[in-house]
Amino acid sequence: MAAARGQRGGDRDVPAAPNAAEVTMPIPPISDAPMQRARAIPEAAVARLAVYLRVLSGMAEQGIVTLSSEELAAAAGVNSAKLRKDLSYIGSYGTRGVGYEVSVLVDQIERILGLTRSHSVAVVGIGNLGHALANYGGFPSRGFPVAALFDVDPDLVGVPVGGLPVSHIDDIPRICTEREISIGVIATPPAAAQAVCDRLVAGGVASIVNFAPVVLQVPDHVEVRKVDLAVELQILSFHVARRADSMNVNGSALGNVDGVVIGR
Amino acid sequence: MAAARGQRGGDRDVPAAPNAAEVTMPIPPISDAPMQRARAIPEAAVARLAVYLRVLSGMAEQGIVTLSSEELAAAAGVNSAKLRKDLSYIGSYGTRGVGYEVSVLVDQIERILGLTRSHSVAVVGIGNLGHALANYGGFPSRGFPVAALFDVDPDLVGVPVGGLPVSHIDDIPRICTEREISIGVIATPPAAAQAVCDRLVAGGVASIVNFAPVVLQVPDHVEVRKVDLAVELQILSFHVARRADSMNVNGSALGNVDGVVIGR
DNA sequence: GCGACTTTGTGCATTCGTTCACAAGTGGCT
DNA sequence: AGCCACTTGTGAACGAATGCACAAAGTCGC
Repeated sequence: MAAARGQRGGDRDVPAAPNAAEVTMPIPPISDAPMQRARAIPEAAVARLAVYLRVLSGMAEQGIVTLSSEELAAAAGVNSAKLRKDLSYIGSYGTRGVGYEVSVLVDQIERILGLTRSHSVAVVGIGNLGHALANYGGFPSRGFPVAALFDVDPDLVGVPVGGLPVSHIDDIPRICTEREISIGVIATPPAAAQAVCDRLVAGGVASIVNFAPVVLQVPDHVEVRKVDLAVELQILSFHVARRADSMNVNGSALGNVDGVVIGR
Repeated sequence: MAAARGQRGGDRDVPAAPNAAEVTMPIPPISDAPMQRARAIPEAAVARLAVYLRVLSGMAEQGIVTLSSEELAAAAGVNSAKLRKDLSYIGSYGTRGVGYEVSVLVDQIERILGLTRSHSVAVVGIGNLGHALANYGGFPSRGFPVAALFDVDPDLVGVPVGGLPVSHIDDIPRICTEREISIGVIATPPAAAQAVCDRLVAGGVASIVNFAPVVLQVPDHVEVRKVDLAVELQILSFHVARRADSMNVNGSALGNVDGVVIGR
């Protein structure tokens, strides 16, 4: 049972809150008192809400005031029923027969995603990628100020990158605590990632984005999201191969090569 | 409709084995020749297989020859039952009472993921991120050679980055066709992404990894995987907020700070 | 060869997520 | 007002993914 269940990335998995378990019982409340049973929002829906938010922001800039689920769904690349359901998790802010008001949705989604507060970010590993991240214009949609940079290289320590001086990774715990870092971004080579991760955790960081191609082992209360280019490429590769195969099978029927059937 | 983004729902069969060397395959004679779309490998499992592959490669380097599902599962951060099921999708290569042979698994996973062929990659947008990608040491786990680089900036065209000269994005269709690019990586600013994507598609690229924070509209046969830092951060933000809320509610009941109620 | 022990592979129940389809509101028009 | 065209919000059906638990299949020691 050693398997730390940290790592959630490619797939979804809700972080069993110690108490949560609020079953989704549609109890028809006789009392209209809106109890705050935080109806759990499916993990997958949260990811999409972030996408809707971005699309909506773009629309707001274009001066669009109102739109229908159908329009927003098209722009976000999802099915409109799914979009409505996703939005329903955060409340009822649409008007039947009309649609949604862009500004209302933006506000509500930001609220749910916790974007009303800002979350300080630390980037560890100032190589090519780290540089890119540190300079990522004010960081993706403001609200995530980069408040610390770290690297092992002594020559890099003190050098300002994107306006912020680099610190040494040994200072991660102290500095993260001091600056109240809430999100750590690991952009180090794979070999260093686990050690860095441990230091971040020691510094009180409970949310980590990991760009290093390693599976991090973390305590239960820490959440890791991994971004893994190699995995993405391999998934694409799989589909390419599959497509090619099915073409062989369907198109030029060159007899069955060898035991293909898997599973019984 | 408006063309969907990547992520296809589970479907179709499994690729054919090129030629199993000396594998003691308990080939299922149940070949009822109707359609050999054996069982499809769930999308989620494919992503994990790529992870297992990396973990296994690391173990191979450490000289580990054999391991149990329990060990591999721990190293990959998943449940062992899930791991076994994932592996079962690609065949039965374990030995009961013993475990799996590392090299066999590596070979089989590589085969299923289509890593026996190499897939040429083109990186578009040679900014900070593009640089990082172009230099990504031989590219994540070889098998994905970077064969083309593109940017709009005329000053950048011709300049070698990571040993390869940058071309102009207007040449994307031609060059992609010439060099048989099978995977395109978009690392441009959001505003340019859709145009770049269209050019890649025109160049016959059917697999795209998109780092730009935009939802790409593509024809059905093109698969897009997006890597979106902003979304990752916002998901983490959501969980942080939720954690904070549940603590307020359960622990020190200091009234509701700001609209926290999620219920309906 | 036999029995104890280990570990795989998978049927089944369960949970999570998506999609359908429609009742319930809303605004506009006559 | 009454009707119509439109769009939301959601119950319920469906489908995918997960985790459990155990039979099957193998190894090892004697």
